[in-house]
Amino acid sequence: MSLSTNDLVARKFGQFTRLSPGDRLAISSLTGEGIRQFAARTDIVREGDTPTCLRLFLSGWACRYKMLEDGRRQIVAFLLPGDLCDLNIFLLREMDHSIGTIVPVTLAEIAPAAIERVMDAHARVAKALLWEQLVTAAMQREWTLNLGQRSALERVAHLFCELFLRLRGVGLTEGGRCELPLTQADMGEATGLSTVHINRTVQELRSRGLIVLRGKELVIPDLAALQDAAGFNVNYLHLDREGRQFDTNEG
Amino acid sequence: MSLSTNDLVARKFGQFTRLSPGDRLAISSLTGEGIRQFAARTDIVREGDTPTCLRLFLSGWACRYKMLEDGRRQIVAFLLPGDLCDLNIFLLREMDHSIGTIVPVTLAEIAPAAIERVMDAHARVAKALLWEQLVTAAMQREWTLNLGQRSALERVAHLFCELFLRLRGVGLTEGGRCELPLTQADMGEATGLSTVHINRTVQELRSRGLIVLRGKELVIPDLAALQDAAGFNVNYLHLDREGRQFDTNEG
DNA sequence: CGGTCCCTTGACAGCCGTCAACTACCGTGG
DNA sequence: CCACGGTAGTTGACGGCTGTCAAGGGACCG
Repeated sequence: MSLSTNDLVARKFGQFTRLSPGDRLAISSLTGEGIRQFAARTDIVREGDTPTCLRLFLSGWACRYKMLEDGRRQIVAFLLPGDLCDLNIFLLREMDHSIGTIVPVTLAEIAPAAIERVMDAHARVAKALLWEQLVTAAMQREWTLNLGQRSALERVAHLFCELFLRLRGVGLTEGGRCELPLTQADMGEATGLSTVHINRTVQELRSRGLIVLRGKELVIPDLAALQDAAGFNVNYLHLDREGRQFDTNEG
Repeated sequence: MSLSTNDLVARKFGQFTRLSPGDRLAISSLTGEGIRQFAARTDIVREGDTPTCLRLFLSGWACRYKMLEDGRRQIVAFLLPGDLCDLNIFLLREMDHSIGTIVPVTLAEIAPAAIERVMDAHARVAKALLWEQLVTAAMQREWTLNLGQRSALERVAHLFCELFLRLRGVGLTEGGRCELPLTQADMGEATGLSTVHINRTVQELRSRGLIVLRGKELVIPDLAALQDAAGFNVNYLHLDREGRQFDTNEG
Protein backbone atom coordinates (compact mmCIF):
# COMPACT_ATOMS: atom_id res chain seq x y z
CA MET A 1 0.00 0.00 0.00
CA SER A 2 2.88 2.28 0.75
CA LEU A 3 4.28 1.38 -2.62
CA SER A 4 1.08 2.09 -4.42
CA THR A 5 0.74 5.38 -2.57
CA ASN A 6 4.22 6.27 -3.68
CA ASP A 7 3.25 5.41 -7.22
CA LEU A 8 0.07 7.45 -7.05
CA VAL A 9 1.93 10.45 -5.71
CA ALA A 10 4.59 10.12 -8.38
CA ARG A 11 1.97 10.11 -11.10
CA LYS A 12 -0.11 12.90 -9.64
CA PHE A 13 2.67 15.37 -9.06
CA GLY A 14 4.68 14.07 -12.00
CA GLN A 15 2.22 16.06 -14.05
CA PHE A 16 3.89 19.14 -12.65
CA THR A 17 7.40 18.20 -11.66
CA ARG A 18 9.62 15.20 -11.38
CA LEU A 19 9.95 14.42 -7.70
CA SER A 20 13.01 12.64 -6.40
CA PRO A 21 12.57 9.29 -4.67
CA GLY A 22 13.20 11.15 -1.43
CA ASP A 23 10.49 13.64 -2.21
CA ARG A 24 8.02 10.91 -2.97
CA LEU A 25 8.96 9.05 0.14
CA ALA A 26 8.40 12.19 2.17
CA ILE A 27 4.85 12.48 0.87
CA SER A 28 4.18 8.79 1.27
CA SER A 29 5.43 8.96 4.83
CA LEU A 30 2.64 11.41 5.59
CA THR A 31 0.18 8.66 4.85
CA GLY A 32 1.75 6.14 7.18
CA GLU A 33 -0.71 6.82 9.96
CA GLY A 34 -4.23 8.05 9.74
CA ILE A 35 -5.45 5.88 6.91
CA ARG A 36 -9.22 5.87 6.97
CA GLN A 37 -11.97 4.21 5.00
CA PHE A 38 -15.40 5.62 4.28
CA ALA A 39 -18.40 3.80 2.93
CA ALA A 40 -20.18 4.94 -0.21
CA ARG A 41 -22.60 7.84 0.19
CA THR A 42 -21.37 9.06 3.54
CA ASP A 43 -20.03 12.43 4.62
CA ILE A 44 -16.34 12.83 5.39
CA VAL A 45 -16.70 16.42 6.55
CA ARG A 46 -19.79 18.50 7.06
CA GLU A 47 -20.40 22.19 6.57
CA GLY A 48 -19.91 23.84 9.95
CA ASP A 49 -17.29 21.38 11.13
CA THR A 50 -14.01 22.69 12.43
CA PRO A 51 -11.18 21.78 10.06
CA THR A 52 -8.58 19.62 11.72
CA CYS A 53 -6.46 17.95 9.07
CA LEU A 54 -5.79 17.71 5.38
CA ARG A 55 -6.62 14.63 3.41
CA LEU A 56 -4.86 12.81 0.64
CA PHE A 57 -7.27 10.71 -1.36
CA LEU A 58 -5.89 7.29 -2.15
CA SER A 59 -8.80 5.47 -3.74
CA GLY A 60 -12.45 5.98 -4.55
CA TRP A 61 -14.46 9.03 -5.54
CA ALA A 62 -15.78 11.84 -3.36
CA CYS A 63 -17.17 15.31 -3.95
CA ARG A 64 -17.35 18.69 -2.35
CA TYR A 65 -20.88 19.98 -2.21
CA LYS A 66 -22.94 22.87 -0.92
CA MET A 67 -26.59 22.89 -0.05
CA LEU A 68 -29.29 25.53 0.05
CA GLU A 69 -31.83 25.61 2.82
CA ASP A 70 -34.58 24.18 0.66
CA GLY A 71 -32.51 21.14 -0.20
CA ARG A 72 -31.08 22.12 -3.55
CA ARG A 73 -27.60 20.71 -3.76
CA GLN A 74 -24.61 21.63 -5.89
CA ILE A 75 -21.54 19.48 -6.30
CA VAL A 76 -18.74 21.99 -6.69
CA ALA A 77 -15.84 19.58 -7.24
CA PHE A 78 -14.95 15.93 -7.50
CA LEU A 79 -12.13 14.46 -5.46
CA LEU A 80 -10.19 11.67 -7.14
CA PRO A 81 -7.27 9.49 -6.10
CA GLY A 82 -4.14 11.59 -5.69
CA ASP A 83 -6.07 14.73 -4.79
CA LEU A 84 -4.94 16.59 -1.72
CA CYS A 85 -7.59 18.60 -0.08
CA ASP A 86 -7.48 21.76 1.94
CA LEU A 87 -3.96 22.99 2.39
CA ASN A 88 -3.99 25.66 5.13
CA ILE A 89 -7.62 24.95 5.84
CA PHE A 90 -6.94 25.03 9.58
CA LEU A 91 -6.84 28.82 9.32
CA LEU A 92 -10.61 28.78 8.98
CA ARG A 93 -12.94 28.36 11.89
CA GLU A 94 -15.46 26.25 10.09
CA MET A 95 -16.07 24.53 6.77
CA ASP A 96 -18.29 26.35 4.30
CA HIS A 97 -19.11 23.15 2.45
CA SER A 98 -19.29 19.42 2.93
CA ILE A 99 -17.32 16.54 1.49
CA GLY A 100 -19.11 13.29 0.81
CA THR A 101 -18.20 10.01 -0.81
CA ILE A 102 -19.65 8.65 -4.03
CA VAL A 103 -18.17 5.17 -3.65
CA PRO A 104 -16.04 3.70 -0.85
CA VAL A 105 -13.03 5.91 -0.24
CA THR A 106 -9.60 5.41 1.29
CA LEU A 107 -7.72 8.49 2.37
CA ALA A 108 -4.88 9.57 4.60
CA GLU A 109 -5.54 12.16 7.26
CA ILE A 110 -2.56 14.42 7.69
CA ALA A 111 -1.85 16.80 10.53
CA PRO A 112 -1.08 20.38 9.53
CA ALA A 113 2.23 20.24 11.36
CA ALA A 114 3.30 17.16 9.44
CA ILE A 115 2.63 18.78 6.10
CA GLU A 116 4.48 21.87 7.18
CA ARG A 117 7.48 19.82 8.17
CA VAL A 118 7.61 18.07 4.83
CA MET A 119 7.13 21.29 2.88
CA ASP A 120 9.92 22.98 4.80
CA ALA A 121 12.31 20.12 4.21
CA HIS A 122 11.44 19.47 0.58
CA ALA A 123 11.15 22.56 -1.58
CA ARG A 124 10.02 20.64 -4.63
CA VAL A 125 7.28 18.95 -2.65
CA ALA A 126 6.16 22.31 -1.34
CA LYS A 127 5.94 23.67 -4.87
CA ALA A 128 4.08 20.60 -6.05
CA LEU A 129 1.47 20.98 -3.31
CA LEU A 130 1.04 24.67 -4.05
CA TRP A 131 0.65 23.81 -7.73
CA GLU A 132 -2.07 21.36 -6.77
CA GLN A 133 -3.84 24.12 -4.87
CA LEU A 134 -3.61 26.48 -7.84
CA VAL A 135 -5.02 23.85 -10.19
CA THR A 136 -7.91 23.25 -7.79
CA ALA A 137 -8.70 26.96 -7.90
CA ALA A 138 -8.44 26.95 -11.69
CA MET A 139 -10.88 24.04 -11.89
CA GLN A 140 -13.33 25.95 -9.75
CA ARG A 141 -13.13 28.90 -12.12
CA GLU A 142 -13.64 26.59 -15.08
CA TRP A 143 -16.73 25.14 -13.42
CA THR A 144 -18.03 28.66 -12.99
CA LEU A 145 -17.60 29.16 -16.73
CA ASN A 146 -19.17 25.79 -17.38
CA LEU A 147 -22.31 26.56 -15.41
CA GLY A 148 -22.59 30.14 -16.54
CA GLN A 149 -22.08 29.88 -20.27
CA ARG A 150 -22.25 26.36 -21.58
CA SER A 151 -25.32 24.51 -22.84
CA ALA A 152 -26.39 21.25 -21.26
CA LEU A 153 -24.61 19.17 -23.87
CA GLU A 154 -21.42 21.17 -23.54
CA ARG A 155 -21.53 20.99 -19.75
CA VAL A 156 -21.85 17.24 -19.59
CA ALA A 157 -19.24 16.71 -22.29
CA HIS A 158 -16.94 19.07 -20.43
CA LEU A 159 -17.41 17.19 -17.19
CA PHE A 160 -16.54 13.90 -18.87
CA CYS A 161 -13.45 15.40 -20.49
CA GLU A 162 -12.22 16.79 -17.20
CA LEU A 163 -12.79 13.61 -15.25
CA PHE A 164 -11.17 11.49 -17.92
CA LEU A 165 -8.07 13.66 -18.13
CA ARG A 166 -7.71 13.84 -14.38
CA LEU A 167 -7.99 10.09 -14.08
CA ARG A 168 -5.52 9.62 -16.92
CA GLY A 169 -3.12 11.87 -15.06
CA VAL A 170 -2.94 9.37 -12.23
CA GLY A 171 -2.94 6.28 -14.39
CA LEU A 172 -6.55 5.30 -13.88
CA THR A 173 -7.53 4.99 -17.53
CA GLU A 174 -7.02 2.31 -20.13
CA GLY A 175 -6.97 3.73 -23.59
CA GLY A 176 -10.13 5.76 -23.90
CA ARG A 177 -11.80 3.95 -21.05
CA CYS A 178 -12.28 4.91 -17.42
CA GLU A 179 -14.48 4.21 -14.46
CA LEU A 180 -17.40 6.60 -13.93
CA PRO A 181 -19.23 5.68 -10.73
CA LEU A 182 -21.56 8.67 -10.86
CA THR A 183 -25.30 8.35 -11.05
CA GLN A 184 -27.13 10.64 -13.40
CA ALA A 185 -28.37 12.48 -10.33
CA ASP A 186 -24.74 13.18 -9.38
CA MET A 187 -24.02 14.49 -12.85
CA GLY A 188 -27.05 16.73 -12.57
CA GLU A 189 -25.91 18.17 -9.26
CA ALA A 190 -22.49 18.85 -10.71
CA THR A 191 -23.75 20.55 -13.85
CA GLY A 192 -26.82 22.32 -12.53
CA LEU A 193 -29.18 20.21 -14.62
CA SER A 194 -32.13 18.02 -13.70
CA THR A 195 -31.72 14.26 -13.82
CA VAL A 196 -34.23 14.06 -16.61
CA HIS A 197 -32.29 16.47 -18.72
CA ILE A 198 -29.01 14.75 -17.89
CA ASN A 199 -30.53 11.57 -19.18
CA ARG A 200 -31.53 13.18 -22.45
CA THR A 201 -28.15 14.83 -22.79
CA VAL A 202 -26.25 11.62 -22.15
CA GLN A 203 -28.32 9.94 -24.80
CA GLU A 204 -27.61 12.73 -27.22
CA LEU A 205 -23.88 12.27 -26.58
CA ARG A 206 -24.34 8.56 -27.13
CA SER A 207 -26.25 8.97 -30.35
CA ARG A 208 -23.53 11.26 -31.67
CA GLY A 209 -21.01 8.55 -30.94
CA LEU A 210 -19.08 10.79 -28.56
CA ILE A 211 -19.32 8.49 -25.57
CA VAL A 212 -20.16 4.94 -24.64
CA LEU A 213 -21.52 4.86 -21.12
CA ARG A 214 -22.69 1.57 -19.72
CA GLY A 215 -22.89 0.63 -16.11
CA LYS A 216 -20.13 2.48 -14.38
CA GLU A 217 -17.76 2.51 -17.30
CA LEU A 218 -17.17 5.43 -19.64
CA VAL A 219 -15.53 4.99 -23.02
CA ILE A 220 -14.50 7.97 -25.10
CA PRO A 221 -13.87 6.75 -28.64
CA ASP A 222 -12.51 10.08 -29.84
CA LEU A 223 -11.34 12.43 -27.11
CA ALA A 224 -10.66 15.28 -29.51
CA ALA A 225 -14.20 15.08 -30.79
CA LEU A 226 -15.65 15.14 -27.27
CA GLN A 227 -13.43 18.07 -26.34
CA ASP A 228 -14.61 19.84 -29.43
CA ALA A 229 -18.25 19.29 -28.55
CA ALA A 230 -17.56 20.58 -25.05
CA GLY A 231 -15.52 23.59 -26.07
CA PHE A 232 -12.89 22.11 -23.79
CA ASN A 233 -9.63 23.98 -23.33
CA VAL A 234 -7.17 21.92 -21.35
CA ASN A 235 -5.06 24.88 -20.26
CA TYR A 236 -6.74 25.21 -16.86
CA LEU A 237 -5.39 21.86 -15.71
CA HIS A 238 -1.86 23.23 -16.07
CA LEU A 239 -0.36 19.92 -17.12
CA ASP A 240 2.46 21.64 -18.88
CA ARG A 241 5.31 20.49 -16.71
CA GLU A 242 6.24 24.05 -15.94
CA GLY A 243 7.73 22.47 -12.89
CA ARG A 244 10.51 21.12 -15.07
CA GLN A 245 12.49 24.11 -13.89
CA PHE A 246 12.19 22.63 -10.44
CA ASP A 247 12.80 19.04 -11.46
CA THR A 248 15.13 16.98 -9.45
CA ASN A 249 18.42 15.97 -10.97
CA GLU A 250 18.38 12.75 -9.10
CA GLY A 251 16.12 11.06 -11.57
CA MET B 1 -1.17 57.30 -0.28
CA SER B 2 1.04 55.10 1.78
CA LEU B 3 -1.12 55.95 4.73
CA SER B 4 -4.32 55.11 2.93
CA THR B 5 -2.80 51.85 1.74
CA ASN B 6 -1.92 51.06 5.32
CA ASP B 7 -5.50 51.84 6.29
CA LEU B 8 -6.91 49.68 3.50
CA VAL B 9 -4.69 46.76 4.49
CA ALA B 10 -5.65 47.14 8.12
CA ARG B 11 -9.34 47.01 7.27
CA LYS B 12 -9.03 44.18 4.78
CA PHE B 13 -7.03 41.81 6.94
CA GLY B 14 -8.56 43.13 10.11
CA GLN B 15 -11.53 41.01 9.12
CA PHE B 16 -9.36 38.01 9.91
CA THR B 17 -6.75 39.11 12.39
CA ARG B 18 -5.47 42.22 14.08
CA LEU B 19 -2.17 43.07 12.46
CA SER B 20 0.43 44.98 14.39
CA PRO B 21 1.58 48.34 13.05
CA GLY B 22 4.75 46.58 11.98
CA ASP B 23 2.77 43.97 10.10
CA ARG B 24 0.77 46.60 8.31
CA LEU B 25 3.86 48.54 7.46
CA ALA B 26 5.43 45.43 6.01
CA ILE B 27 2.51 44.99 3.64
CA SER B 28 2.39 48.65 2.78
CA SER B 29 6.10 48.59 2.05
CA LEU B 30 5.40 46.04 -0.67
CA THR B 31 3.42 48.68 -2.47
CA GLY B 32 6.14 51.28 -2.36
CA GLU B 33 7.30 50.60 -5.88
CA GLY B 34 5.35 49.23 -8.78
CA ILE B 35 2.22 51.29 -8.39
CA ARG B 36 0.34 51.16 -11.68
CA GLN B 37 -2.81 52.70 -13.05
CA PHE B 38 -5.12 51.13 -15.60
CA ALA B 39 -7.87 52.83 -17.54
CA ALA B 40 -11.43 51.54 -17.43
CA ARG B 41 -12.23 48.58 -19.65
CA THR B 42 -8.69 47.47 -20.29
CA ASP B 43 -6.94 44.19 -19.61
CA ILE B 44 -4.40 43.94 -16.84
CA VAL B 45 -3.45 40.36 -17.67
CA ARG B 46 -4.53 38.18 -20.56
CA GLU B 47 -5.12 34.46 -20.75
CA GLY B 48 -1.92 32.91 -22.03
CA ASP B 49 0.34 35.49 -20.42
CA THR B 50 3.18 34.31 -18.24
CA PRO B 51 2.55 35.27 -14.61
CA THR B 52 5.23 37.56 -13.27
CA CYS B 53 3.99 39.24 -10.15
CA LEU B 54 1.14 39.44 -7.67
CA ARG B 55 -1.07 42.44 -7.44
CA LEU B 56 -2.63 44.26 -4.54
CA PHE B 57 -5.65 46.24 -5.64
CA LEU B 58 -5.75 49.69 -4.11
CA SER B 59 -8.67 51.38 -5.83
CA GLY B 60 -11.21 50.72 -8.57
CA TRP B 61 -12.96 47.57 -9.73
CA ALA B 62 -11.68 44.76 -11.91
CA CYS B 63 -12.76 41.25 -12.73
CA ARG B 64 -11.37 37.87 -13.64
CA TYR B 65 -13.01 36.48 -16.72
CA LYS B 66 -12.82 33.55 -19.10
CA MET B 67 -13.95 33.41 -22.68
CA LEU B 68 -15.13 30.68 -25.00
CA GLU B 69 -14.03 30.58 -28.61
CA ASP B 70 -17.34 31.86 -29.88
CA GLY B 71 -17.14 34.97 -27.75
CA ARG B 72 -19.27 33.96 -24.77
CA ARG B 73 -17.72 35.48 -21.69
CA GLN B 74 -17.99 34.61 -18.01
CA ILE B 75 -16.86 36.86 -15.22
CA VAL B 76 -15.67 34.45 -12.54
CA ALA B 77 -14.78 36.95 -9.83
CA PHE B 78 -14.66 40.61 -9.00
CA LEU B 79 -11.52 42.23 -7.64
CA LEU B 80 -12.07 45.06 -5.19
CA PRO B 81 -9.77 47.37 -3.25
CA GLY B 82 -7.75 45.40 -0.72
CA ASP B 83 -7.84 42.21 -2.78
CA LEU B 84 -4.56 40.44 -3.34
CA CYS B 85 -4.43 38.37 -6.41
CA ASP B 86 -2.54 35.26 -7.29
CA LEU B 87 -0.31 34.18 -4.47
CA ASN B 88 2.10 31.55 -5.85
CA ILE B 89 0.85 32.16 -9.36
CA PHE B 90 4.41 32.17 -10.68
CA LEU B 91 4.38 28.38 -10.38
CA LEU B 92 2.15 28.27 -13.44
CA ARG B 93 3.45 28.69 -16.93
CA GLU B 94 0.54 30.66 -18.22
CA MET B 95 -2.67 32.29 -17.10
CA ASP B 96 -5.86 30.33 -17.70
CA HIS B 97 -7.99 33.47 -17.52
CA SER B 98 -7.79 37.22 -17.99
CA ILE B 99 -8.13 40.12 -15.62
CA GLY B 100 -9.74 43.29 -16.87
CA THR B 101 -10.78 46.56 -15.32
CA ILE B 102 -14.32 47.81 -14.97
CA VAL B 103 -13.38 51.34 -13.95
CA PRO B 104 -9.94 52.93 -13.58
CA VAL B 105 -7.78 50.85 -11.25
CA THR B 106 -4.76 51.50 -9.11
CA LEU B 107 -2.75 48.52 -7.98
CA ALA B 108 0.65 47.59 -6.66
CA GLU B 109 2.70 45.04 -8.54
CA ILE B 110 4.67 42.89 -6.15
CA ALA B 111 7.56 40.59 -6.96
CA PRO B 112 7.21 37.02 -5.69
CA ALA B 113 10.48 37.32 -3.80
CA ALA B 114 9.27 40.40 -1.95
CA ILE B 115 6.11 38.67 -0.78
CA GLU B 116 8.10 35.67 0.30
CA ARG B 117 10.41 37.84 2.33
CA VAL B 118 7.53 39.54 4.13
CA MET B 119 5.72 36.28 4.78
CA ASP B 120 8.86 34.74 6.21
CA ALA B 121 9.46 37.67 8.51
CA HIS B 122 5.88 38.21 9.63
CA ALA B 123 3.99 35.07 10.54
CA ARG B 124 0.70 36.90 11.07
CA VAL B 125 0.95 38.52 7.67
CA ALA B 126 1.62 35.15 6.11
CA LYS B 127 -1.47 33.72 7.76
CA ALA B 128 -3.55 36.69 6.68
CA LEU B 129 -2.51 36.27 3.07
CA LEU B 130 -3.23 32.54 3.15
CA TRP B 131 -6.63 33.33 4.68
CA GLU B 132 -7.29 35.68 1.79
CA GLN B 133 -6.45 32.90 -0.64
CA LEU B 134 -8.80 30.50 1.14
CA VAL B 135 -11.63 33.01 1.06
CA THR B 136 -11.07 33.56 -2.66
CA ALA B 137 -11.43 29.83 -3.20
CA ALA B 138 -14.56 29.77 -1.05
CA MET B 139 -16.09 32.57 -3.09
CA GLN B 140 -15.42 30.64 -6.26
CA ARG B 141 -17.25 27.64 -4.81
CA GLU B 142 -20.14 29.87 -3.81
CA TRP B 143 -20.33 31.25 -7.33
CA THR B 144 -20.50 27.68 -8.59
CA LEU B 145 -23.48 27.13 -6.32
CA ASN B 146 -24.97 30.42 -7.40
CA LEU B 147 -24.84 29.59 -11.09
CA GLY B 148 -25.82 25.98 -10.68
CA GLN B 149 -28.77 26.19 -8.35
CA ARG B 150 -30.13 29.66 -7.88
CA SER B 151 -32.82 31.38 -9.93
CA ALA B 152 -32.13 34.64 -11.74
CA LEU B 153 -33.54 36.71 -8.90
CA GLU B 154 -31.56 34.83 -6.29
CA ARG B 155 -28.37 35.07 -8.31
CA VAL B 156 -28.53 38.82 -8.75
CA ALA B 157 -29.54 39.39 -5.14
CA HIS B 158 -26.68 37.16 -4.05
CA LEU B 159 -24.20 39.09 -6.15
CA PHE B 160 -25.33 42.36 -4.60
CA CYS B 161 -25.08 40.95 -1.09
CA GLU B 162 -21.58 39.67 -1.67
CA LEU B 163 -20.29 42.86 -3.23
CA PHE B 164 -21.85 44.99 -0.52
CA LEU B 165 -20.37 42.92 2.29
CA ARG B 166 -16.96 42.83 0.70
CA LEU B 167 -16.98 46.58 0.23
CA ARG B 168 -18.18 47.08 3.78
CA GLY B 169 -15.28 44.97 4.95
CA VAL B 170 -12.83 47.52 3.60
CA GLY B 171 -14.81 50.56 4.65
CA LEU B 172 -16.25 51.43 1.26
CA THR B 173 -19.89 51.63 2.28
CA GLU B 174 -21.98 54.27 3.99
CA GLY B 175 -24.88 52.79 5.82
CA GLY B 176 -26.66 50.62 3.30
CA ARG B 177 -25.12 52.43 0.40
CA CYS B 178 -22.22 51.54 -1.87
CA GLU B 179 -20.83 52.21 -5.27
CA LEU B 180 -21.76 49.74 -8.01
CA PRO B 181 -19.99 50.66 -11.23
CA LEU B 182 -21.17 47.56 -13.11
CA THR B 183 -23.23 47.75 -16.24
CA GLN B 184 -26.11 45.35 -16.56
CA ALA B 185 -24.04 43.53 -19.17
CA ASP B 186 -21.35 42.97 -16.50
CA MET B 187 -23.93 41.61 -14.10
CA GLY B 188 -25.14 39.28 -16.82
CA GLU B 189 -21.68 37.96 -17.49
CA ALA B 190 -21.16 37.36 -13.78
CA THR B 191 -24.44 35.55 -13.24
CA GLY B 192 -24.79 33.70 -16.53
CA LEU B 193 -27.88 35.67 -17.53
CA SER B 194 -28.66 37.78 -20.58
CA THR B 195 -28.68 41.55 -20.23
CA VAL B 196 -32.37 41.62 -20.99
CA HIS B 197 -33.12 39.26 -18.19
CA ILE B 198 -30.80 41.08 -15.83
CA ASN B 199 -32.79 44.19 -16.53
CA ARG B 200 -36.05 42.48 -15.70
CA THR B 201 -34.56 40.93 -12.59
CA VAL B 202 -33.17 44.22 -11.33
CA GLN B 203 -36.56 45.79 -11.78
CA GLU B 204 -38.18 42.98 -9.89
CA LEU B 205 -35.74 43.57 -7.02
CA ARG B 206 -36.57 47.25 -7.21
CA SER B 207 -40.30 46.70 -7.19
CA ARG B 208 -39.97 44.49 -4.14
CA GLY B 209 -38.15 47.31 -2.41
CA LEU B 210 -35.06 45.18 -1.92
CA ILE B 211 -32.68 47.52 -3.70
CA VAL B 212 -32.45 51.07 -4.96
CA LEU B 213 -30.10 51.17 -7.92
CA ARG B 214 -29.62 54.45 -9.71
CA GLY B 215 -26.65 55.45 -11.75
CA LYS B 216 -23.68 53.74 -10.21
CA GLU B 217 -24.99 53.74 -6.67
CA LEU B 218 -26.60 50.80 -4.92
CA VAL B 219 -28.69 51.23 -1.80
CA ILE B 220 -29.84 48.25 0.21
CA PRO B 221 -32.60 49.41 2.54
CA ASP B 222 -32.82 46.09 4.38
CA LEU B 223 -29.80 43.86 4.04
CA ALA B 224 -31.40 40.98 5.90
CA ALA B 225 -34.34 41.04 3.50
CA LEU B 226 -32.05 40.99 0.48
CA GLN B 227 -30.01 38.16 1.96
CA ASP B 228 -33.21 36.29 2.56
CA ALA B 229 -34.32 36.73 -1.04
CA ALA B 230 -30.92 35.54 -2.20
CA GLY B 231 -30.64 32.58 0.12
CA PHE B 232 -27.41 34.20 1.21
CA ASN B 233 -25.28 32.44 3.82
CA VAL B 234 -22.39 34.64 4.87
CA ASN B 235 -20.27 31.80 6.18
CA TYR B 236 -18.20 31.45 3.02
CA LEU B 237 -16.64 34.88 3.52
CA HIS B 238 -15.08 33.63 6.76
CA LEU B 239 -15.33 36.96 8.52
CA ASP B 240 -15.30 35.32 11.90
CA ARG B 241 -12.05 36.65 13.22
CA GLU B 242 -10.80 33.14 13.71
CA GLY B 243 -7.46 34.82 13.35
CA ARG B 244 -7.94 36.27 16.82
CA GLN B 245 -5.88 33.37 18.02
CA PHE B 246 -3.08 34.87 15.98
CA ASP B 247 -3.77 38.47 16.95
CA THR B 248 -0.90 40.65 17.87
CA ASN B 249 -0.59 41.74 21.47
CA GLU B 250 0.85 45.02 20.40
CA GLY B 251 -2.52 46.51 19.69
C1' DC C 1 -26.29 67.60 -33.09
C1' DG C 2 -24.87 63.12 -34.30
C1' DG C 3 -22.88 59.06 -32.09
C1' DT C 4 -22.32 55.83 -28.63
C1' DC C 5 -23.30 53.46 -24.57
C1' DC C 6 -26.58 51.91 -21.49
C1' DC C 7 -31.13 50.97 -20.03
C1' DT C 8 -35.82 49.52 -21.08
C1' DT C 9 -39.73 47.13 -23.16
C1' DG C 10 -42.46 43.82 -26.08
C1' DA C 11 -43.05 39.64 -28.73
C1' DC C 12 -41.83 35.22 -29.38
C1' DA C 13 -39.17 30.97 -29.09
C1' DG C 14 -36.63 27.31 -27.01
C1' DC C 15 -34.03 25.06 -23.61
C1' DC C 16 -34.66 22.84 -19.71
C1' DG C 17 -37.52 21.69 -15.38
C1' DT C 18 -41.42 19.27 -13.41
C1' DC C 19 -44.53 15.63 -13.02
C1' DA C 20 -45.63 11.13 -13.79
C1' DA C 21 -45.29 6.55 -15.27
C1' DC C 22 -42.72 2.74 -16.68
C1' DT C 23 -38.66 -0.46 -17.17
C1' DA C 24 -34.54 -2.73 -15.68
C1' DC C 25 -31.68 -4.40 -12.35
C1' DC C 26 -30.35 -6.38 -8.08
C1' DG C 27 -30.27 -8.16 -3.52
C1' DT C 28 -33.26 -9.92 0.10
C1' DG C 29 -36.27 -12.90 2.01
C1' DG C 30 -40.36 -15.75 2.16
C1' DC D 1 -38.64 -20.34 -7.04
C1' DC D 2 -40.77 -16.07 -6.96
C1' DA D 3 -42.42 -11.91 -4.50
C1' DC D 4 -40.81 -7.70 -3.07
C1' DG D 5 -38.68 -3.24 -2.58
C1' DG D 6 -35.32 0.07 -3.59
C1' DT D 7 -32.26 2.34 -6.73
C1' DA D 8 -31.16 3.91 -11.25
C1' DG D 9 -32.33 4.80 -15.83
C1' DT D 10 -35.81 6.07 -19.46
C1' DT D 11 -39.64 8.28 -21.78
C1' DG D 12 -43.62 11.49 -22.74
C1' DA D 13 -46.37 15.56 -21.91
C1' DC D 14 -46.47 20.02 -20.59
C1' DG D 15 -45.08 24.44 -18.73
C1' DG D 16 -42.15 28.19 -17.52
C1' DC D 17 -37.95 30.54 -16.96
C1' DT D 18 -34.82 32.72 -19.57
C1' DG D 19 -32.74 33.83 -24.26
C1' DT D 20 -33.10 36.16 -28.70
C1' DC D 21 -34.49 39.69 -31.66
C1' DA D 22 -35.88 44.14 -32.29
C1' DA D 23 -36.93 48.80 -31.33
C1' DG D 24 -36.93 52.90 -28.70
C1' DG D 25 -35.40 56.26 -25.05
C1' DG D 26 -32.20 58.77 -22.19
C1' DA D 27 -27.64 60.42 -20.87
C1' DC D 28 -23.31 61.86 -22.03
C1' DC D 29 -19.77 63.61 -25.13
C1' DG D 30 -17.03 65.28 -28.84
